[in-house]
Amino acid sequence: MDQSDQPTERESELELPNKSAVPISLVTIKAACSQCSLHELCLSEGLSKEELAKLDILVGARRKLKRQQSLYRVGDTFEALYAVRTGFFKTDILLEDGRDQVTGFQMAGEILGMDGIGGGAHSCNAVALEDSEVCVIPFSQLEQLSREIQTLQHNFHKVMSRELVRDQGLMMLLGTMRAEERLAAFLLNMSQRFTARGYSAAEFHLRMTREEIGSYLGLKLETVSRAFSRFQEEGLIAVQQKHIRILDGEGLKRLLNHQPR
Amino acid sequence: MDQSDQPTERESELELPNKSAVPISLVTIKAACSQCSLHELCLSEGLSKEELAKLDILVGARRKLKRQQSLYRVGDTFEALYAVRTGFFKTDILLEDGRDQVTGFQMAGEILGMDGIGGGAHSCNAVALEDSEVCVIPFSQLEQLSREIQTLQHNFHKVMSRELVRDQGLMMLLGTMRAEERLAAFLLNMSQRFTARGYSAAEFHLRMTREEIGSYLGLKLETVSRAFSRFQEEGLIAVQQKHIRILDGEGLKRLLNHQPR
DNA sequence: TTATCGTATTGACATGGATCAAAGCGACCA
DNA sequence: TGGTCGCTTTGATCCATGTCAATACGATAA
Repeated sequence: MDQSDQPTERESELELPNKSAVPISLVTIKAACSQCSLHELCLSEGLSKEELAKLDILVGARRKLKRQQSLYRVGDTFEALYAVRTGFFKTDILLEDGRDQVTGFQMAGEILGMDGIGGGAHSCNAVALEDSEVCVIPFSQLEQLSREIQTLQHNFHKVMSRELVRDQGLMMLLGTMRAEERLAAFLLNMSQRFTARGYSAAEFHLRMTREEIGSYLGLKLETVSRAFSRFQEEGLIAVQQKHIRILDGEGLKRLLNHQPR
Repeated sequence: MDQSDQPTERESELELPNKSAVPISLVTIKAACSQCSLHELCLSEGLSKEELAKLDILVGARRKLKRQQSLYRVGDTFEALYAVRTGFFKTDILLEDGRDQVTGFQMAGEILGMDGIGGGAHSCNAVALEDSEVCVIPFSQLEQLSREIQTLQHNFHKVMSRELVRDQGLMMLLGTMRAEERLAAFLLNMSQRFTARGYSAAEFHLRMTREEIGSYLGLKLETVSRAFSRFQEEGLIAVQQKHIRILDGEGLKRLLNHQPR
């Protein structure tokens, strides 16, 4: 089986010394931003050695989650942000009538939980789509430290702002694009994010179901499935369940731009 | 003509001493957060007298915009945030092929420009939908001051976070709701925001066209128009061009929740 | 090996909203 | 006062996607 989406060298850096299964999910090992390979994606970019050391102290613990476990739920008191260390998450909102909307998929180096700052409680659910690990960043301490360290402050602001821009892109997608454009945009986005993490741009394993993709893209799962099949027929991609190989990235990009309107 | 959406007492507080038309749009009068009636909506909530004074110094100038004038455009270098003082704005993104998506409507007390922090340049356009005035908040100075004033720092983080939550709501709307639900949600949201500013909850003047509403809601202008007509037939609202009167707010809310799916 | 369950694919058909087109309405200007 | 222009409303038709249903696939467990 092809494992092109597993960059082994990085993986070793992230490995915990203790591999035995721990029954409690809150592990008290220091996260050590200073050692982390996700620097440039996370909050610690551009920090000096001393500043990194302070951040290390702040990031108190890691938390492991099994597949399908919730990191937080709607209404949970907001206390901390979470940096994805390994694994894959989705965030979603559930309406009373059962409709739900996946609002994002998060992978290593991305920050979860910022939705809770404004109201003191989380406004969405965050669920691990595979066994995962996050760094816990107590928020009041982050605010305190970012009053000391200008670079950290600015990094955090950038992270939030980029999230706003990402949301704008998703609104554009949901508001104006047709089904195949949406899926093409989704695949290209995934590819680009995997690339940024040292994985293959052309071949990857989707951690979410068709239904979750559909929810994210504002489509029904059948429509997602049909679009996948169509892309395959047209030689743009090779699909085998959750395993995707992009054969013609340019073709996908073309789908995005000159659409009939 | 009914002017129920104009709270005259507040208006007087916000009046400039100099009413003559100024040809330049960048006016060098101090904004004076300490005097502003939009406290609780803006960044200055909970600040002490001394802290407010510092914020006053920071907020260097106001800027006036005529209807249809841009506050900033995609690609403009990011330098400042803007607090809407009076008037009404939209933000939108334009695709090469002409499609565009309105990503938000902003009214008094709301902050514009946060999209620019992450990338150093603005990622959307901000356009005044009526003659408007904003407070200019140079961003690096805001960061500096919010390193000094914890409350200011936290207020700013709350503002950004609430924007993220707003975006989530819009994703839910765009991803899962049908046309009439979307319009009902839009009207209730407008009503709620006007109320928070001391205007009538039941009667207001929309500053945007049907096309702009449609773009925001992911619908065509004809669909928006038809939904308005339908609501009127059903006695939920009275529409006269851009003037809206809500006759049955509960009825609108009912539309939102138990939808057939 | 076979049974089961969640997930994915595919087909047939229904429908909500888009599209195209024609009036209607109001504001502004000459 | 009439004319123009931007915006809105309304009707007729079309089509992309949703809905419903059957089947297939793959992983896991017995």
